[in-house]
Amino acid sequence: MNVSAALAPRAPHRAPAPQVSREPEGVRLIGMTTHVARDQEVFGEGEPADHVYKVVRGAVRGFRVLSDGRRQICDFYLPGDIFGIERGADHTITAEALTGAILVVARRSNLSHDGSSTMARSLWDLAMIELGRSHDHALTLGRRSAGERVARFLVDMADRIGDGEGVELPMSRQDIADYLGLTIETVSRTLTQLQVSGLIRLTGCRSIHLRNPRALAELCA
Amino acid sequence: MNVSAALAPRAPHRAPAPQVSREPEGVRLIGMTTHVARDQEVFGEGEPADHVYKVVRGAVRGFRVLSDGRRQICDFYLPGDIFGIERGADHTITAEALTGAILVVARRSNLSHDGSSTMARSLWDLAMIELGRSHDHALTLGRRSAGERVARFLVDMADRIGDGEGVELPMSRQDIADYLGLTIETVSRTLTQLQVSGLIRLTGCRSIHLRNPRALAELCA
DNA sequence: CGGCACCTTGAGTATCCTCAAGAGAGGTGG
DNA sequence: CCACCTCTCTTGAGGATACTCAAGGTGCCG
Repeated sequence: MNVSAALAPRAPHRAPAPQVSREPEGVRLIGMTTHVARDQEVFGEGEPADHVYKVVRGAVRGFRVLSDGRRQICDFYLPGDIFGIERGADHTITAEALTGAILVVARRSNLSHDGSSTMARSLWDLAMIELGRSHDHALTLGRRSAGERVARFLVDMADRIGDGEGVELPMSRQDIADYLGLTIETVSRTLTQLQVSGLIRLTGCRSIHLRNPRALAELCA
Repeated sequence: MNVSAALAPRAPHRAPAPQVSREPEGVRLIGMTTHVARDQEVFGEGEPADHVYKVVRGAVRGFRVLSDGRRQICDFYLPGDIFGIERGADHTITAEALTGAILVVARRSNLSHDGSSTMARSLWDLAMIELGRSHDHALTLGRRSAGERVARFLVDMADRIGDGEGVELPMSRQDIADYLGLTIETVSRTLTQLQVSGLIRLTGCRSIHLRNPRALAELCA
């Protein structure tokens, strides 16, 4: 199911009242709030990019599938993040909810970059934030060991959705592997190794306590 | 030497007449034309991002150096490309000329994104082009073999600066290695292997003839 | 309590890296 | 014009890292 498609046919009188999302330091997005189930597609590669989305709760993965079936996850979108902005008319990646997620959906036309100055600036910031994240991702993937990649990932996640002590990962090992360009086994082994080294503690499969954030950050080089 | 620094102190009457670059389908950049020697720095990481640059001739590498000395090249800028646009006040990467290069230098303030609508749109396109390239780069670096990486690199370069038959690479093996997250030896071996397979022909160290572009493209997956 | 999906661990192997030396190309000076 | 120097690229041998294949464990949900 596609959220855009689901929203479009709705008659105006049936649509929920438009809302303004009030996430901290984010761009306000005027649109409908919708719920997406785990593993449900938000939009697919090649589909018209008519809407943009903001994560209110949950998490989303953006990825491409290569011809041989390998999946490269470009980014994870977490609460407060906006995604779905494209240069051309169509989406170049597929987006799926990692967990049940609540999204605000806005028409792309409502965000025209030659509209108000503040909106243009916000959009610009968004694009540059995404560009920065993409650069960092490339930096993570270039000639780095598995340990460095996983450490970077954990530090990044802790920054974005951590509580200062640790972080509750919304994604599976396979998702992490596809993001970091590793295999699921290597991710698992590396996490175990980080635990043995005393840098982290796995309080659950997806619940990670950072015992030594400084050392972890130094691993990131 | 830093180009920005070199330009700033010049008295107006000594400055060359501002020119408008007329590259195909690019953004017009109003500014001075300058020459940068091989391996000379255009700007450094952490320096104020007061100017943006357009490549008229030659090529530029944008990179970061990790704490242990490894260098990750984020992108190569080729004729027609604009670089140096940043989100914040400072540059997050260093830019150096690969070869002797001719650049158009424009003040960042002349490109304000809340200026004219057409300029805003052009800037937006630029940012989105760079974002697309960055995504592709991440896709190149994620769990791919050396062969796939090098093939992608060659196809990309042939698209951007090739003459339909082949491509004259402006960068060294070390630059390619730092871009693809490989070692210089692996790049060299992989190129040799592609030649043995009949996909390419090395007519010179940096002069590559694509004998079988279709097969090469299929390698990219 | 059972089933299923996810995660972990192990053994063996392939790929790529490291270290080392040799070959080409380009530039300079005699 | 040639010899020489330097820088870059290529090639080789050995070793480390991460992958593949396989089995066993853990936790969650019905």
